[in-house]
Amino acid sequence: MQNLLFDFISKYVSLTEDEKNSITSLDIFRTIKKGTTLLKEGQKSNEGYFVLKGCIRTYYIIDGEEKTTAFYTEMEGLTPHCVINKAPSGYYISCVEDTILIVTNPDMEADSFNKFPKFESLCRVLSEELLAKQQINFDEFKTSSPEQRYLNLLQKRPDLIQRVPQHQLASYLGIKPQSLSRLRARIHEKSKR
Amino acid sequence: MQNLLFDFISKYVSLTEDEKNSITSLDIFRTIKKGTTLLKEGQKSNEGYFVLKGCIRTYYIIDGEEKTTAFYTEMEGLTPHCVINKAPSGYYISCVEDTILIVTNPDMEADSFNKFPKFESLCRVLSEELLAKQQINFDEFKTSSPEQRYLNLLQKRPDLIQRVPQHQLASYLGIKPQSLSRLRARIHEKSKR
DNA sequence: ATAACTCGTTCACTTAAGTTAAGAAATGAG
DNA sequence: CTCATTTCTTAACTTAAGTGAACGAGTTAT
Repeated sequence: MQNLLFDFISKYVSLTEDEKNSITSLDIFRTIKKGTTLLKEGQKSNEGYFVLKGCIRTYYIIDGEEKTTAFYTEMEGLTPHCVINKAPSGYYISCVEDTILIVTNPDMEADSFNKFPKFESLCRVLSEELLAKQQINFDEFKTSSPEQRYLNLLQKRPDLIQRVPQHQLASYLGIKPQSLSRLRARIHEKSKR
Repeated sequence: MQNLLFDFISKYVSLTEDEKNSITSLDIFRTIKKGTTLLKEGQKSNEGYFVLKGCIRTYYIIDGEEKTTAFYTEMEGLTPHCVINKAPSGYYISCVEDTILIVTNPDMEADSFNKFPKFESLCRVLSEELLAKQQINFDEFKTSSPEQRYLNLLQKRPDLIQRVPQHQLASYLGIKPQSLSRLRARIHEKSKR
């Protein structure tokens, strides 16, 4: 199971056996059942998550409605805002599927950054990369219509459309479930003609 | 001038005189005239930017139309996507006002990370913080209407509405300039009643 | 087996954004 | 200062998303 992780890391830096053992000994792998809530609005937490297998989502509840804003699947991770700024969380995190996670916390990170400065380098590179990718994502969202965003998603993360309920996808696309239904019907209609 | 920078950095780590001198000696401060283009679509570049004073923006040209997707003002920085993934840029960067910038490049960064590991720590913390903030921003964008987004901007970055042309603000809000005009008129109408 | 719920779709209607065009106001160049 | 250009606003019309309601299919609980 940790091989998934080491394969991923090896794209960025090479690890010694010592370093690998150090990671394994941390005992940070968790298996979580579909539907489990990892974090609730208003809670404080110190946990960061990295998905090895499965899918988790972040969502808000606004006027009684769930608004899903992000999905994290294989080899994607998040450190919730509430961990960074030590304030109550503004959103929920829960498992879309049965999921295998790495769960981290800042103290643990600090320790391993101390022991292996290479880890901190890795984390810097990863988060800078993620930041740039995230910005492009946001740019695409801003510069396109809901229909274009849906077609774009179909290209870039076709798996999501299969593994995630429509109404969660809708808010992820910034629209209502009814609009997503209609938009899909519209696209289907076009492709027939 | 560098005091602006050192004040900012001191919120995160304390620097020795040695470290400060090392930064100053890099000669990375640049003064740029309003309207200057720093990066064009299709170009490759190694430059990262950090704004000490003034304002820069990123924009795309899609179907002949400028789409502004981000503004960076005092104490904000960006490393363009093209620097991270060594590919031609998808967007332009230019100065909205006369601007004082710090211009960096990866080699320089690597050198100073070597000399002062503290810098790499600082950069990791900053980019993780930025990533979380950026995510919240995106979440707010997705979960609100253009009108709400405008009102939100009015709260959070009122300066932008003053210092930036309307049509650039419009695409930043994900709408057309005409829609922004209308939306503003609508809000003004409401507040009168 | 049935009732209660959730989920996706459809419909009619409302509201707001996109589009096209025109003109006023502000800015910049010669 | 004047002309040209850019920027902002307004208006009429089109298109698509929001809203509220209803329905059937699938799921869960009793």
